[in-house]
Amino acid sequence: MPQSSPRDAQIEDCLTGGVVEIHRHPPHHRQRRVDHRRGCRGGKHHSDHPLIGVQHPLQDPPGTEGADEKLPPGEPRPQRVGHLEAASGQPTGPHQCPREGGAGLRSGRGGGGKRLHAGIFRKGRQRTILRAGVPRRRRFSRDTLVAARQPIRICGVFVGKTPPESTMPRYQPARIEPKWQAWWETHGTFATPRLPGLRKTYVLDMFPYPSGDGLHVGHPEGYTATDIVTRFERMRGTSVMHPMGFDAFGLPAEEHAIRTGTPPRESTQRNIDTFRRQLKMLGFSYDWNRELATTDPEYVRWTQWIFLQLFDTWFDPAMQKGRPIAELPIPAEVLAGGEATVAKYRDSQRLAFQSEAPVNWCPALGTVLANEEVIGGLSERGSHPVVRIPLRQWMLRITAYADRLEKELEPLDWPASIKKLQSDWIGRSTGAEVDFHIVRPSDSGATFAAWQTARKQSGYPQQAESDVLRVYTTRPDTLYGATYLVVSPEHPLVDGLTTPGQRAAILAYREAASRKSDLDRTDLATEKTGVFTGSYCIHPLHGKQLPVWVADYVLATYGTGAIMAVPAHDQRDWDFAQAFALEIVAVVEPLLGAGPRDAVMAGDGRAIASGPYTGLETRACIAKVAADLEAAGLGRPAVNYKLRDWLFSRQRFWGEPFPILHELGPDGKPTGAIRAVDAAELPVRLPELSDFRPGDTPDPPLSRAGDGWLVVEKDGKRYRRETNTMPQWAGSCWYYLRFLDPTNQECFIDPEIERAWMPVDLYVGGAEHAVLHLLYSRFWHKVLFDRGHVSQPEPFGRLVNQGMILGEMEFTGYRSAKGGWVTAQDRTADDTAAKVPADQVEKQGEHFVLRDWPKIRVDSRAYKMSKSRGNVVNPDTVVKEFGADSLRLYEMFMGPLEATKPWSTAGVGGVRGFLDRCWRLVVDDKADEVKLSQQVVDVPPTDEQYRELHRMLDKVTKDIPALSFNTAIARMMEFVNVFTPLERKPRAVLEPFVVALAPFAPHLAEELWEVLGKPAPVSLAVWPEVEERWLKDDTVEIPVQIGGKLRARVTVPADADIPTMEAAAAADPRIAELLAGKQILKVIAVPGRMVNFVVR
RNA sequence: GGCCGAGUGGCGAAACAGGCAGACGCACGGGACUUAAAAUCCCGGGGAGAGUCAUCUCCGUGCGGGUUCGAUUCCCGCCUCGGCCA
Repeated sequence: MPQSSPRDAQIEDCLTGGVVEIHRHPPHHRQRRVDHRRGCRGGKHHSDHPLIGVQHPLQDPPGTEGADEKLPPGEPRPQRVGHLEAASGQPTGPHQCPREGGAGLRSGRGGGGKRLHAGIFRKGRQRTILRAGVPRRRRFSRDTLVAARQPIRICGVFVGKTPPESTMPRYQPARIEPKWQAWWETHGTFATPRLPGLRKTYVLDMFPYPSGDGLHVGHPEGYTATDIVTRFERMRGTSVMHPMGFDAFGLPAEEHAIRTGTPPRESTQRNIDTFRRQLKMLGFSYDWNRELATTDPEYVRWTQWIFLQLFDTWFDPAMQKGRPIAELPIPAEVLAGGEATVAKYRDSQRLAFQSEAPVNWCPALGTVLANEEVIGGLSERGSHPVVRIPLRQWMLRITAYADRLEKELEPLDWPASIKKLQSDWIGRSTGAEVDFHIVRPSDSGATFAAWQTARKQSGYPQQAESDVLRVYTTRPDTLYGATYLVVSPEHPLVDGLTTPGQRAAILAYREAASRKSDLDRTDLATEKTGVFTGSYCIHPLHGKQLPVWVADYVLATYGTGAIMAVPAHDQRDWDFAQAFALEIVAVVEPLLGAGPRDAVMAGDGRAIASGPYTGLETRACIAKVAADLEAAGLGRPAVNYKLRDWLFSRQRFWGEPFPILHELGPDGKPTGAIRAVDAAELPVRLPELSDFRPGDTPDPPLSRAGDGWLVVEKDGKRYRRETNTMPQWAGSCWYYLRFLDPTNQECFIDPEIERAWMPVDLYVGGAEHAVLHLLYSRFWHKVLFDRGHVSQPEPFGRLVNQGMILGEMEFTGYRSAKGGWVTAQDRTADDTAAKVPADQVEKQGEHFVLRDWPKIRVDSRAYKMSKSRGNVVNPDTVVKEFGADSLRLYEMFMGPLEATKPWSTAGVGGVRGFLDRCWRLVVDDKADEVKLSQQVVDVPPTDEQYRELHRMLDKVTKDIPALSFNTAIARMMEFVNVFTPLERKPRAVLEPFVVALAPFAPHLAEELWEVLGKPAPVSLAVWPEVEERWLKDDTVEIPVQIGGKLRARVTVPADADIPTMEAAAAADPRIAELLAGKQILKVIAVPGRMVNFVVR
C-alpha cells in the first residue's frame, strides 16, 4: 500500500486484521472530545483531530470506561499516560522498523509481529509523534498499540473499540456503498418494465466470461461508462434497458475442471458468484432480475432452438434471403432419386450443414479449431500445434450472408475502424470464373473446338464438367498473360490430372502440404513449392496449352481452389514462375507518364499483347473480358469472399449439445440420415460424465456418455445423438435478445417485447470482439430476421470500444552480466532488465535516465496487465482502499474511453480527494454525526453562482451522451473548487450538483441527497434543466494579436460587432503603442473570438 | 509486410467547423491552521532570458516542409510508439 493512500483506507486496513478495532469515535467520545477541546486545544479546531482508541478486543483494560466517566471536563489525563507508559515502555524505547515494511499502517493481518509505523503517544501535554512511512522516526509495534489503554491516534484517527455502527462525519465509502446497494435492491430501483415508455434506450455491455481470476479493472471501465449513460437517461425520463449476464461456456472452465476433477458447472457457478458480487460491489444499475448465463439449461434450450432455425433455413440467392427449407425447390433429377436423395439434397442446402472438410485439429486441446482460432499454426489458446485432418463437422453457411453482412454495415454508428475490419474480414472481391478445358491423351484435335461450340450453346454451367478446370481470378483482364495453372493440393481434380509418371511426387507433395497451416503455405512461405501434374489445359482465348501444377500457395478454400497464374502481374505467381522456370508474359503496361514497369506489375494500367483487348485500360478490360467469356459460355463475372463458412462444432464437453439425431441402421451404424430434435423436447442437456477429458482422437467426450443419453428411439427408429458441442460463440450470438425477455417459457423472445426494445442503442466492449463476435451475432440476427423472428436487420446500432487499461508506468534499466548499468539503447540480449523506482529516474531531453548516472538511459512504458508481470490491479483491493465510487470515477477520469491508458493508483487517490470535497460541501465533517453542513443555507444563489452551476450542468449534460466523461468530471471538479471556499453555500445550487454527480458517484450522491433532506433515491431524481440564460456572458475577454502574436486582451460586450471589437482593441494602450508608426494592412476580427492586426 | 490509432509539462490529460496551448487531476514546492504530525484550506508552476519585480521578450504541441493574417488542429514527406491482421 503506497504512502499516499487515504488515511481511512490505512486505518481500515488495520481493522480487517480483527485484532485492532478502529473507530473515529472512541467510547464516550463526546466526553473525551470535551477533554481535548478544553484541555488540549480549547479552540474550535479540535474536531480536525478525531480519535481512535486502541484496545485488545479480548482484554478490556479494567476500569477504563468508568474512569473516563468520572473525569472532570477540561482536565488532561496524565494518569492514563502513565498506564501506557508502564504497559509498554514505548515512549522511551520505541521499536525500530525495517525500511522495507515502511509503507504506512500495515499492521493488522499478520498477528502480533508487525509494526505500526504511525501513531501518537501522549504523556501529559507532551506527545510523541509518529509519522506514517517515514524512516528514522520512532515507531510502535502493533502489540504496543493493542496493549495501550490510551486512545492512540494514527494518521489523525483514533483507534478504539467503539461499535462500528456509530455515525461518523467523514466520507466512508465502506459504510455508505453497501447501504445504498441494499437500498436499491430492496426497492427495485433499477427494475425495468416489460415494455418501455415513450422513449427507450437499450444500453448493453459485452457480458464477461466469468474466469477464475475474477473481475479485472478493465471490466469496470466499459461497465461504468454504460452505467453513467443509463443513470443519466433514467433521470431524463427514458425507459432504460441495462442487463448483465455471463458468457459461461468455454475452454478455461473445462480445462480447470479437467485439472481439478470438479465438474465445469460447479466451477462456473462459483466464478459467476464472484463476478456477480464484484459487479454489485461497484453499484452498477443493472436490472439483476434479467441476469442470465449462457450455461443455464433454459438459455441453452433457446440457443439450440435458434440452431434448429438455422438448420431449417436455406439461402435463396435470388431473393438474398434465408427461407424455410420446406420452400427449397427440388431439382427434377434429385426428385427422381427418391426420398433419401431429396433429404440429402435438403441437408446440403441448409444454413447449418455437415461437411467433411479439412479442419484444424489440435491434439493437445483435443478439439477442432476455427481458422481464426489458429495463429501461426498454433492454437490461439495455449499455443499448441495444430494439424489439418479431414473430419465430419457442422458448418454454418455464413458465406451466404457475406454480401449483406458487408453492405448493411454501412449505416451503422460504429467506429470506422471496426467497420473496416469487418469488411476486410469478409473480403469481398470481384473478378471472374474461367473454365479451362483439360487436355486428355485421347483427345483429338477437334475435342476442344467441339467443347467450345457446345459451351457457346449451353452457356456457362453451374457445375464444371469433369474435363474442365474452373479457376477464379480477380484480374480476368490478364487472361492473355496466364502461362500456367495451379490447383491446390486438396483440389478434387488433382488425381484426375496427375499423369502416372508424376503420381508419386504429387502424393508426397499432398502429404507434406496437409501438415502445413494456411499461413505457412501462403505468407510465411519463403520459397514457393509445387509439382507439375503432367497435364495441360487449353487457354480459352488463344488455344495454347498451359501446364497444370499443384502448389500449396493456392488454397482449396479460396475461390474455386484453382488459379490461372499470371507471373508478370502477381508477385506469388512471379516467384513461382522464377522457381520453376515458367514462362512470363507481360500483358499490362503502365499508363502514360506513370513511369517504367516493375518486374511484377500488380496495379492497373493498359492491356498489351492481349489480342482484341490490347489498348484497353484495366477497368474496362476486366468488364469486357468477363462479358465476352460469359457470352462464349466459358466464364462469368464472379464475386468471391475471403470469409469462410463457420466451423461450428467442437469436440469438447462444456458447450451446448447439438439438437440433432443421427439415424441408426439395423446394424447399429449411422445411415447418414439426420433429424432435428423436436423443439418441444429442448433443451438437450449435457449428460452427467465422470470423465469429460477430450480424447486423443477427435471423438468428442459426449460419445462416451452411456446409451441412456446417446441413443434415442423415435417413431420406431433408433437414433444416436450428435456428440459434438457448439463453440463458445453460440451463446453470445443472441444474449442481447434474451435479456429482454429472460424467463419466457414459450418463446425465445416475445415479439412485442423485441419490437419495443430492439435494437441495442449503445453497445460497449473491447475491440478484441471487433470481428468474430460481432460478425457472428449479426449473421444469426439476419437469419432470425429473415425467418420473421426479429424486427430489425441489425442488432447493434451504436458501438463503442473501450480502450485497454495498462499497468502502472514502469521504468526499466539494464544491467550487463558484469553488474554495471547499460544504457537502454546499447543493450544486448545478454543484459538483464531491472525495474527502477520512479524516484531514481529523471527526464533528460527525450528520454529518461538514471538520476545518479545520467549517462544511463532507461526505458519507460506501461505494460499490459498480466499475471506474469505482476502488475494486475484487482478491483476488490481498489474498492477496499478507496471505495467503489472512487474506482468508477477514476476509470472515467483517466482519459477518453476509447484510449489505451496506464493505471495510476495515485490517480485513484486524486479522485477520492474530489469525492471527499464533495462530501464536505454538504456534510458537516466537524460534527459528531452525519449532518448537513451549516454552510449550506437557503439563500438565493448569486448570478455568478447560477452561471457556475448551469455551465457545469451544460457541460455534463452534453458530455455524457458523447461518452466524454473525463471532461465532465473535470468540470464538476471546477464547480466544487468554486463552492468549497464559500462560507454560505446556497442549497439551490448544491442540490442540482448532487443530482449531476449521481450517475458518476451514485452511492455518495444518494448519501448526500439524504443529508440534504431529500427523498431517496437521487438515482431517479429529475435531471436538472440547463437554463440557457446563464450560459451567456455579458462581456467576453478576447485576445488581441498583432501579426498573429498575442499582445493584449480586451474585454468587449459578448455581442460586440466587428467594428466595436476593432475599436476596443485599438484603444488598448498597449496595442495603441505597438501600432504607433505601423501601417495596418488588414484587421481580422472574429466576433466573440479575437482581433488580429496585420501590420507592416 | 498491410491496416488502424497515437505522439502536447515530471505524469494522466484538455483545447481542434484553424483563433488566448496546457482546463481538470496526480506528483512537487510554498503558505495558513496546529506545540507538532496528519487532515483541511489557500497559493505557485512549460522552457530560456531580461527586468523598473503588480512586468516584458523569445522559444515551445514527435521531426522537416507547405497553405494561412493566424496551425496542436488542414496538406505533403518522414520518425517513433501502440493495437489489430497477415
